[in-house]
Amino acid sequence: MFNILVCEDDNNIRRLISHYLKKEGYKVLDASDGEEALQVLDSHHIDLMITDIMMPRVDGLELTADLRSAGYDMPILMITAKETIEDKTDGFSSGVDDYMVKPIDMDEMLLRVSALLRRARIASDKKIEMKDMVLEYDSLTLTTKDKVLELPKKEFQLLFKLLSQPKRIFTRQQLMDEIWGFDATSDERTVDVHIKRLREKLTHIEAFEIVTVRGLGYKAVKSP
Amino acid sequence: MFNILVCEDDNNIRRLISHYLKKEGYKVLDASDGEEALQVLDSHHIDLMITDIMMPRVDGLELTADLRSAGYDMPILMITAKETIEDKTDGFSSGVDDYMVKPIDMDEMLLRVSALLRRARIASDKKIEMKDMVLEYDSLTLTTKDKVLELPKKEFQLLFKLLSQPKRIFTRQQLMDEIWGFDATSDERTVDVHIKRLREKLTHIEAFEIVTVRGLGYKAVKSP
DNA sequence: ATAAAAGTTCATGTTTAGTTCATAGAACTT
DNA sequence: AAGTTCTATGAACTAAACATGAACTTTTAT
Repeated sequence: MFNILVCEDDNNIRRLISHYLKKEGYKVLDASDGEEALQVLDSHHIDLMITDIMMPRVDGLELTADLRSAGYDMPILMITAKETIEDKTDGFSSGVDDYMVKPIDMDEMLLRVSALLRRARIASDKKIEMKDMVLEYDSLTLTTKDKVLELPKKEFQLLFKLLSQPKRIFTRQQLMDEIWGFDATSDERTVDVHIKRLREKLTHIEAFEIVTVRGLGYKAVKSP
Repeated sequence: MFNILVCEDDNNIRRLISHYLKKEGYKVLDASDGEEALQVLDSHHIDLMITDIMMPRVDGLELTADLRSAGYDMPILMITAKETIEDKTDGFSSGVDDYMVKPIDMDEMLLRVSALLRRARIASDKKIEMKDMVLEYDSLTLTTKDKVLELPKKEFQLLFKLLSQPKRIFTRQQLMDEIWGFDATSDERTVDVHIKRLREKLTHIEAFEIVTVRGLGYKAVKSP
């Protein structure tokens, strides 16, 4: 199960958020300011953090920046009372992954949390093994009995994603969201191009195949 | 295919919202005030309505209240420039399901729309199971004990629609509206052609049959 | 600072899906 | 039974989705 740290100085909001997260089955830890949060992070594994931007002592943006520079890479969901574009930009540049404006809709929060965790899990499963083939995220390589294929990052991520759930059809949009990021604006054809290059490089691989599902997207299918 | 009515007097905001909704695959109708909205509602099936609270003639809250008392029960997402709790309360008590404060973040809007549709259970019917046969919307496939039949989108949608309510007779117009979209202008014979092709592909399927009801339309009937 | 590699965009060609239309055939009417 | 209306169907046509080569931009490494 996932550990979520809720960092918010307003007791009511914190309890409310915690309540909904627990109801959903998450393990919740909490802190009422940045310093407390740092202590919790020191002693627990945290999968995702939700933090308010306005807090006494260490505020949310500062906290985020500190964490990132300390090497923490869990997703961070920011809560803010302000609504300007500036805030959005500030938040993202300091390392925030997503943000919500008060008043918070609990369903929306749960949606965002689950989306962030889903996206983050890509990075945490570091290896896929299939038949006599291994994909290693750390080195961006695909290794078979007789060869080691080193792939460019995007191509590797794309392949990794597809193979993480063979048979599941991914739409171009899903792939863009999960590999390029939820705020990516790129042309969907970009996905096609990466698929094409992958297929070229994978011609000698027997273990699986990337299949186009017209009208929907792409999927990887294991060979019989 | 979901029909969403966007009711907003500011042309720019209306276009912006419509654009993002269409990009996401929704079918969009619009109105620039409450009276226009009522007319649209009168003549189309609407799955969800997005409406501004401040509008000339009939405002959003009044519109909502009217609709509810007229028996309409689709989810309503309110847009408001104000931020007070009073407004929130007013909105909810008049029958609004969710609300957003201007300026609207388009990602947030799409999240809310999809959450509302999901909650309304409209979006949840992604699968039909019958006897030893399964129809899966996510892959456009019909699976039986011994075969997996991959269908083109329109054919699949048509079959899915018919099987979603076996025995119900759908007119060609209803099918066009709900699958092609309310503004489709295609020839009604198009439906016939898809039906024909479906029948060809389904000859070996025992579970049901597509029956012509002369003068009315088509229906799917389960085999005894 | 420069070259190489990676990533993106765009225009074009191909394939598949979807639509239209004309004609044949079935079912209802009187 | 003949006429009328509605449906079935093959085939031609149009549109949409995908593949691909190549130019262009960004990032990375030296």
